[in-house]
Amino acid sequence: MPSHSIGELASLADVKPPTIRFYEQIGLMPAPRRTASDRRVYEPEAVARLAFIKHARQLGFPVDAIRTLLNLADHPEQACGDANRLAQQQLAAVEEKLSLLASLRTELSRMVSAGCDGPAGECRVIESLSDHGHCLGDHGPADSTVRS
Amino acid sequence: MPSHSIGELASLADVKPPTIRFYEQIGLMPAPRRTASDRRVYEPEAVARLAFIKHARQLGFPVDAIRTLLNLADHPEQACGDANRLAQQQLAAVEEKLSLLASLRTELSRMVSAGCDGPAGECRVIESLSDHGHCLGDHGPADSTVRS
DNA sequence: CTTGATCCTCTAGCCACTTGAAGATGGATC
DNA sequence: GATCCATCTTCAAGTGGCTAGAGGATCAAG
Repeated sequence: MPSHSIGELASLADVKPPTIRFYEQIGLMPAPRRTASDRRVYEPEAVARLAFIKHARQLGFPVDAIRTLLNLADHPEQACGDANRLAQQQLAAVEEKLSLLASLRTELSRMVSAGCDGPAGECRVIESLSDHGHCLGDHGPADSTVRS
Repeated sequence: MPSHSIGELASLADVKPPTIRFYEQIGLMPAPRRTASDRRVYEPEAVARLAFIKHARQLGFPVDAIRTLLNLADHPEQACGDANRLAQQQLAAVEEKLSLLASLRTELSRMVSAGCDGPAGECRVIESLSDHGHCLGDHGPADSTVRS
């Protein structure tokens, strides 16, 4: 049985069906053929393509970059300079983020280890947040760092 | 002159005026009094509050957590257990993200250092993205990691 | 009095999805 | 063949944390 329903494809690649439909909508996954009752039918190639996308997303590549990378994967005769450049950019972005997070960890662990159990008026955590002064290494913009 | 326009407050705390209006809208900053011509007028306390918010955001605290922390800062007689808990959660989130990013960096730098200059058909970067197999340490969900 | 900076509100856009509504279809069970 | 529930379909809206733009009012300086 070389073809899959959207649900099968989803579980093969460990994503959710709506995500696949979304990737189709934004042009990362090609529109597959349909059954008589309009259900999507995927050929085995779709598994590899979806895995490629998922892997690239896990590595933090933005969708636009993935589009470029998929184009290259689809046209193996083209030069791959773009792929190298994108990977280098992504590596630089990851390294920048790593050093930012490292300084966040430093301050947070200082806050946590100074922990208190009295009233909030004497709370070290709140105090740390109020005084940015003693926090020398200014940890850049928060942008897309970490949500709890 | 103990009061500030929104622009002054913005530059004092190094945020943009729309951000302050946004914080007012979501209830992080209280609605200030207005001039006859409806312009916002901030008292000096607003500077500290905005700095607190900015600092917490830089540390990656989500807005909901900041609301809780501000409540504690506003009511110093309450117990500060929540603040400790939130800081610990945030520290844990940061540490998880750090280890994730470290493994991303490993794979990306492997991709980059294997770099190629031929056609995409032989591109190591594309190849790496296609084969998730040899990438043992599975780097979790991408969620809010890094955009380039 | 004119200029240009700043302010106001309101709406929409960003990213990469996720969630939900409302309904059609498919396969398994009675 | 009837019932049931899982799965599928489309479309719209929500998420977080802002940012950007439209269209207009007001202010301070020259």
